[in-house]
Amino acid sequence: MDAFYASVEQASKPSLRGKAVIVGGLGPRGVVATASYEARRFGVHSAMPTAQARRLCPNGAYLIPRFTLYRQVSDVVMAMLRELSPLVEPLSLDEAFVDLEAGGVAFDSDSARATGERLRADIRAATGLSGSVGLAGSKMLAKVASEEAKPAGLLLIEPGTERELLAPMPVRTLPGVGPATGEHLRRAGITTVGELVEAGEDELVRMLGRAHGAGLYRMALGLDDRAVVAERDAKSVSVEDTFDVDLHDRVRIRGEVQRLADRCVARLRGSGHSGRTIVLKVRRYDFSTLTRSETLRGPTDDPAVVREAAARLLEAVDTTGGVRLLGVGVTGLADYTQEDLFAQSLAAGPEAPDAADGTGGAGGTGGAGGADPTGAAAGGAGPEAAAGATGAPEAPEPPGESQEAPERRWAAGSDVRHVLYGPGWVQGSGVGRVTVRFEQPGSEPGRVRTFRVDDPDLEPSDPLPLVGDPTG
DNA sequence: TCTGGGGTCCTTAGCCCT
DNA sequence: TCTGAGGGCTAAGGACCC
Repeated sequence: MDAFYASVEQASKPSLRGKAVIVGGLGPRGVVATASYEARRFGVHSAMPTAQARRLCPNGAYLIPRFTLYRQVSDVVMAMLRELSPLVEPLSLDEAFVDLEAGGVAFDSDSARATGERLRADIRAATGLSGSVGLAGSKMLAKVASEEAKPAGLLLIEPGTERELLAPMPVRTLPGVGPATGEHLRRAGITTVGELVEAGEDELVRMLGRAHGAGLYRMALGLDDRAVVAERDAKSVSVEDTFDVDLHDRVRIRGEVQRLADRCVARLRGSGHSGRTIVLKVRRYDFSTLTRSETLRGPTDDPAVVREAAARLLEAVDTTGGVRLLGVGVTGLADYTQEDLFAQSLAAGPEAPDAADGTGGAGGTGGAGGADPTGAAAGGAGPEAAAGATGAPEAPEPPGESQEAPERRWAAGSDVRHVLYGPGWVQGSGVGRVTVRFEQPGSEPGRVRTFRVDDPDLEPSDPLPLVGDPTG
């Protein structure tokens, strides 16, 4: 899919069509997840700090990601791919390999091309979004083809033409060549795929190591016999948070690690797994990252066990100077065991038997959100409008019943519904006000109205489907 | 105001065992 | 009994991808 998150936002918010849209973290340490093609013209791209994007494109619309909606759209597209073939290998929410031969829907270039065009049309009809199709005899070449086909195109690499096609391309075109390898090769005078071939396998192995060197050499020749794998088992589960401001207080750091451990276990259990190795990740004030891990005697999905292991690992880490990120992960995954099921049945009770560490709750700080009511920033490429900034992650914070109704926060881009005006989305908020644009997928660009942040007639709501469903 | 979050895979090194 | 090679496991870090 082309500029997937941004395209979904444009389809969902008619006033943003044709405008620069940037989806990503809006906090002081946020980065861009996806920029619309309009925003890319200003030099904005994925992985760029949002602060830098705002400098390059001050009038863009800056929105938090709405993964729930993206997942819904993705499910629709993936279902269409599975109609073509049983062998579909999703790479992410917006990308997948499909073995068309295994599906019997393509046996030569013409039939493959026809299938690809039909798919693009079907995706547009079902979602209103544009996708690109790369057709080739291997995964690596199909990937290269789809990148070349973007946006909204289709490219087929005819068998026998691979090497000539690849030779003039920059080495970074090949999957697996990132900034580090690219720079390494550049220093050796290798900048194109053709030069990679000339260098020869031995030289690449010497430079990059066995697996990487040999693999890259084969790719440069256009050789790739990896199969399309439909079902992939997860190998690890992890959660991490970057804090708006570096953490120094050891007690707070311990509390955050406990909280992350709980979230990690919730995800672990949600996926039906237990795991044996607990990993703690710490990114320090200077961006240096270290990991510490501990392998247990057997797999667990017990939050107390993971919390304790994470706490032990933290004890071995020097955090003086400050910590900007903490993460907790579990690897060495296994399926559920009988003990796990037994443990689960106990969970209905008051609480885990062992309350060893008194740090308990999250301390009411509300996580990575921090406090940054930096309102009013960007416009929807128009004179009005603003995309307020909150560092809050997409998932709404747990309601936190113990808290006295805190001031409601409205993240830019999130869905709302007003008693009088109906569905809309938050364009910005700050100084006690929230600005909402009332429009929905398929409507004309809507009008903007401003309310008090605690207006009782305004409620958060679920996203509306992109393509109208007459049955509701 | 530089630099997210959730993953995978590879490499290196140390240790233990055969 | 000592030694070396090699495999498996664990830990840590790095590169890469979307």
